[in-house]
Amino acid sequence: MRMAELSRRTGVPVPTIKYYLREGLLLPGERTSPNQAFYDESHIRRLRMIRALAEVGGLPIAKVRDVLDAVDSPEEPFEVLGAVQHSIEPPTGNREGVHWEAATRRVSQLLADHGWRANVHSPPAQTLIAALASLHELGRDDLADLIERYAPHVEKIAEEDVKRVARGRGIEDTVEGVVIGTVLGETMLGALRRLAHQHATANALGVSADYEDRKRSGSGRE
Amino acid sequence: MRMAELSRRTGVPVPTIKYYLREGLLLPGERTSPNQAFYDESHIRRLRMIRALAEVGGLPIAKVRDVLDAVDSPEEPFEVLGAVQHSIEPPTGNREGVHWEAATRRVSQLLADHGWRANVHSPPAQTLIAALASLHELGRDDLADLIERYAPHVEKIAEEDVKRVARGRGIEDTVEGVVIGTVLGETMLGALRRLAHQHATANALGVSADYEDRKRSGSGRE
DNA sequence: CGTTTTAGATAGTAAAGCTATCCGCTATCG
DNA sequence: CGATAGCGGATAGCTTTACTATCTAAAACG
Repeated sequence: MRMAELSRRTGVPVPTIKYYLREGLLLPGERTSPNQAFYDESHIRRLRMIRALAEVGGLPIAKVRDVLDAVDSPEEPFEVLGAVQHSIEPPTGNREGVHWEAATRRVSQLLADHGWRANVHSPPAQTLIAALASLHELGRDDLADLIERYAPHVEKIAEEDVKRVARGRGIEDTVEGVVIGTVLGETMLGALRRLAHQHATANALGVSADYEDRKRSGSGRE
Repeated sequence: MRMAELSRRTGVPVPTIKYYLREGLLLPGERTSPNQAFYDESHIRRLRMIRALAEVGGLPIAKVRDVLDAVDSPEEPFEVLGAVQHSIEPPTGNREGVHWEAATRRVSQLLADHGWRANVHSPPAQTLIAALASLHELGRDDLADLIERYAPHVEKIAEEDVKRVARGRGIEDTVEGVVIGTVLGETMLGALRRLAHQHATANALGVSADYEDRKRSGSGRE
């Protein structure tokens, strides 16, 4: 197919597709003459992947490219996981001060306690440390034990994730599963947690069952 | 104190503080004359909160303002939770098509199965639906059962979160705890999951214990 | 008293993520 | 065959976000 159809079938505007081509997110179509190219199903798939990572996963375009590069390169799932984690991690500023040191020790301890084979210098660990340091600065160290409370839960979640992604299919699908599971999985996990918060909070405060409905139809702050 | 000290003690540049004042994230200091104002500890606290939500939580400045507005307004924790959730949710495009309908049914079913008192029209539910629809478009419905697998875990997490935030302290601290717990808690939960992924993946693939170390000192893709 | 500093206003900047326009070529329909 | 609609590629422009810089007149400080 040519660009117009690619656009029509994915819902992505032609200029945007051209932009993705320029940025290297999408491989060029098969050239048939100096100014004609054909695109196939793989391009449709890739476009959908781009939109999923960007819109649902919330990744900036540059990160999407990094992630897709990792998928394309013929690497083992573990390598891809590292590359994806490296790509999606938000930048952590500072990286200094007493708070930071104490937070680093706490995360090290957590890793040791759970026997996790993960490095305290890895991107997710740094994010965790930044969050702990931030909590300390806000004078809310009392909330820092969230990490110890969450640990057993995420341990189970991660085990299941790995089992689910590894089972069946070829290596290509596994690699793709790692990417989707990591990025979209996090979006879903966060959304589920917020959903559960609604329920748990309503429960704890004895809010009536139709509270949400009344709120929606009532005075809407926007 | 005056602006220079406020800047020094928080590490936030003066022009940035002025920007936050303009944007309404920070309340003006107490005016002592037409062009002099004094700031106190509450301003330092607020600035730290802004930085935490923006840098660690990854919220855009406009959302930070919305969240802080919710904290300021004298509302019940449940209201604040709703406002925070509304503020932090990423925009979900589309909202149409067969995929969307099927995904909505699946989320409704999930809510019913767990007896969760949460509305399928609420922001987190919409995010979840968008993620499921996206998974379907990618032809990876096989990964959609993530939500059912995650549900019991987040249920426990949310219960503990609510208990932890509600205990002790005044209403003001509780409200603040809801905000911090929701936003920073999600950052921490995501980071922990990625950490656990490293461990679980290394385990499953039989990667040697010092793999991460070797990788770090080896050829670094950047 | 003179040098800083301040608040507040206005303008400028840099990056991200598109969007619009133009050009010469190509495919195709009549 | 010829008109015309569409194509790929290059370049330039636009909008939003989050700051950053400059200016002015008035205070504050030594």
